[in-house]
Amino acid sequence: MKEKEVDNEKLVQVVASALELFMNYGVKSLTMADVASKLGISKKTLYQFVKDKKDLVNKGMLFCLEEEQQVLGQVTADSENAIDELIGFTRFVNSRLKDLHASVIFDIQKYHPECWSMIESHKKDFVRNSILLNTKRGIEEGLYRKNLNPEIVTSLYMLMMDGMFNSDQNFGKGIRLEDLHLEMIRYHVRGIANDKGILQLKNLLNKDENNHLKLD
Amino acid sequence: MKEKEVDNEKLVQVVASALELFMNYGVKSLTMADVASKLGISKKTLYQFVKDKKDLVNKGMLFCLEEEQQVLGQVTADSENAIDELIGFTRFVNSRLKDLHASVIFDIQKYHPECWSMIESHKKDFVRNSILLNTKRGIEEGLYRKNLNPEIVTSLYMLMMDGMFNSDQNFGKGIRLEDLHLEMIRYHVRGIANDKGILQLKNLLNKDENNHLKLD
DNA sequence: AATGTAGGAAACATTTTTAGTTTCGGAAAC
DNA sequence: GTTTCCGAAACTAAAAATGTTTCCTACATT
Repeated sequence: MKEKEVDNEKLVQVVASALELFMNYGVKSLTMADVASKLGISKKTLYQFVKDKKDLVNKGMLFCLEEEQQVLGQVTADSENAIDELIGFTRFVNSRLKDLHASVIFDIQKYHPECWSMIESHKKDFVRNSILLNTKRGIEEGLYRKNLNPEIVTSLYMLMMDGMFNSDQNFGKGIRLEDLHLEMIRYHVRGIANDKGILQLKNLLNKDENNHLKLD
Repeated sequence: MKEKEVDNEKLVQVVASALELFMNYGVKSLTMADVASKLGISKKTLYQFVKDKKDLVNKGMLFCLEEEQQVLGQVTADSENAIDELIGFTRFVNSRLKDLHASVIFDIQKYHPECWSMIESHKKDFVRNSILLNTKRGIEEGLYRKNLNPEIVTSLYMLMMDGMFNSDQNFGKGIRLEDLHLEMIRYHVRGIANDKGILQLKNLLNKDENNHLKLD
């Protein structure tokens, strides 16, 4: 492997690990000294990979979002039908939300607006498009109600997604993002699927890998 | 009500609300300007109640811990037996953990050592004593195994409590404090209760107010 | 109607913290 | 033996937040 590729691989490793730390501990509370220490390198070495803290957060988030696009693309490719695809999306996104607290979202919104913009763009483009295509696919496969308007349904879905990240309504009520997410998906799939789709859903939820999703 | 009492009531209201905000958003990310804004008062007014940010955090925590002692004292007074008391403790503490993320604990440990010391003292004194007395009570009531050593059992419990707040082991695994807490209590009660105690536990868990605790 | 009081908004000064950079020493590679 | 590179620690600079002060407005009191 060429030296340039080694450097890039190391960069990816550093920024990916750093973002995970930020997601766990919060961006504001975690200094660059903390990050370097937990990654087992010096600050000097860390600054060989990134220009500044903002750069680190942004690069980490970029990697994270690209990974999500890659993984969800694979879910789509592997899925047998629209319901299967939706459950696959849910499994991945929910596992990510398990480790995310609303305070970290607040942190990013407040101190890292550029990073937040990346998340917003990801939602507006990739997520929206995925749901739109999934809705159309479900209608074509006879699993979703035929009288759905995919554009409108997708907009309703995005409204709920935006609401999930509105921290002020999520605090102080013991509501966890992962549970909120599952509640929304249950609401969504019940709102779009027909009887055949619901049956398909139940079949999929019986699989071990989906048991914990509690979408029934 | 005398003016002095009004001031004190207002102080309590301010510091209690402020601590709740800190627990939700994280102490580091929430500036004094943020706190004042969310409390609907000015920074100038806020500084009439507290000397500085450290003072606000400490006073808020003090109030929180005193409230816990008062509530748990009432649980003890109202409880019919040791199992009833333990479940009552669990219900209250768990509801508090629902809104607490490990990143906030990390925040306090790192930037507010004095506040953290208060929590540590609370655990070392009040919590330890409560569990010690509960253990003795259970033995006396014939619900716990007679061959328990209350001092040792209490120390084992405190070890688990300390482990729960060790953020490094809790991150990145999708483990929530409230679930970890319930798992620990289940482990604890199974470790100390005899058959009669377990039966008592099952009876109590059938009550609506305890259904969600998932200790069976 | 005039005066006093109190709080909010905003500006200001200071301090602290963190970011980001540089230096020195040691270990490893050549 | 020399060179390179990284870690640890020290250093510098900048930014952010804390904490204080000023001015204005609204309300209460006389």
